[in-house]
Amino acid sequence: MGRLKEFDQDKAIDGAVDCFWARGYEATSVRDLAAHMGIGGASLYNAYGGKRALFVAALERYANRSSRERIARHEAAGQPRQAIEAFLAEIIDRSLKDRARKGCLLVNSALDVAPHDAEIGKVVAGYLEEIRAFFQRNIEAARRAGQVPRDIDAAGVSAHLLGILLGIRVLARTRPDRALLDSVVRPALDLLNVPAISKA
Amino acid sequence: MGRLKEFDQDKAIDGAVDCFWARGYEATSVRDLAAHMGIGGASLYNAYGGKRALFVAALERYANRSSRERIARHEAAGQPRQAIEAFLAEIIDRSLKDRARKGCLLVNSALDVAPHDAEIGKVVAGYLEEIRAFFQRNIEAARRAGQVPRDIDAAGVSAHLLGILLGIRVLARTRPDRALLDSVVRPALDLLNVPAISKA
DNA sequence: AGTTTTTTGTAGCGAACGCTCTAGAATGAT
DNA sequence: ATCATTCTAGAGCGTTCGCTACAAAAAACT
Repeated sequence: MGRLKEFDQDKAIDGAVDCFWARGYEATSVRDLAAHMGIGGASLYNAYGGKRALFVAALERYANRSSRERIARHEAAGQPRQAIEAFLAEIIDRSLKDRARKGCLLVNSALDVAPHDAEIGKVVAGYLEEIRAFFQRNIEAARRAGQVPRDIDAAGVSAHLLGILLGIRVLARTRPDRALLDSVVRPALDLLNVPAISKA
Repeated sequence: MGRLKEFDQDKAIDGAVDCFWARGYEATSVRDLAAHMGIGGASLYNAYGGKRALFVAALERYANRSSRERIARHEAAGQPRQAIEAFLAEIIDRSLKDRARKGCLLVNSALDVAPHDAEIGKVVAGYLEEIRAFFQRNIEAARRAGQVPRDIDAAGVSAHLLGILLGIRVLARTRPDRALLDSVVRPALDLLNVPAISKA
């Protein structure tokens, strides 16, 4: 058949993710990528085709290992309302601990790359839609379980929560302040509260 | 004194704004800038010092002509609640009409440039804070006028609205869909509603 | 007019860019 | 062992990057 690849392909693509995540698409050079991936330039082109194709691969890797992993983890407990709240709480926690202020690769790409590359734009939009669908799915499940108001608009609130999520990830990169980020989310979580017997 | 500048400085800086706005900081070259500004490279360096200094100048120009202008325009009518609602409605309208999907230069910079440049980061954070302060100021005025609930948390809701605004501008660049963006905003605007006599 | 100061166009600096070429090393098939 | 195939390392392709040196041009001073 031919010579076998010598490098660890998982470690390599993770290195690419780290590069694009930290610096963005344009500001990351092929030499940076190869160095962090632990391979030579020729191997990079042989294995991935080029910078743009590698970026698409890195996006998918990130989606699988970060975004979808988080969704699956929070959804596994079968507590839909808790899943939504814990999901958002984790985003805030991670944003505050994120000393390098890397944010979320998908959100960064939505602003950086997607508007200038229709194909990548669709990929990113698809990943964001997965997050919105996670919200909607769990709102509906929580409604069936009586954990949220009966008349809640699952589709509408899921879009609202996606917007909140994007806002947090942007704001955290310029002002990673716990009180501020909590304030962004709080009214959204209040939407999930079953209204108490009115005190008006 | 010496020879006078031959180019229109306002048109030049507007050209720079357009470049950075459309393509971002890294992806915009000094040659692109000079061409769109209608000047030569030497004049650019003579007048602005360099790419980064020009970017800071372009940011300030954008803040004055776009962000602050919009704030002042909506606040001028003296209808604080209406100012908030119209402000957000205008953002959505502009995002949907924005065929090039340029979004907002301040928001783009918050994700692109700010995390990698502390000084510019503070500048951007300052501009975003101006928007949040606009929200808070008008929430408080609306409360005094009885247009919003008496017990509203002006600071907290202003942060929420800023988050919503950022989320819209990100989402609009990958999925400029009217129904989606309206759904993001609606629950936030509901916070401003004076609760009716309870129907629970 | 002559001097000084600033702006302008051109040309080009060294460095980095994405990418490719080439020679050789490492594999499975014959 | 030989072959065909694949992968790797290094050099280097042409281009573009941010920026600067230089001299001509244009203004305000004496």
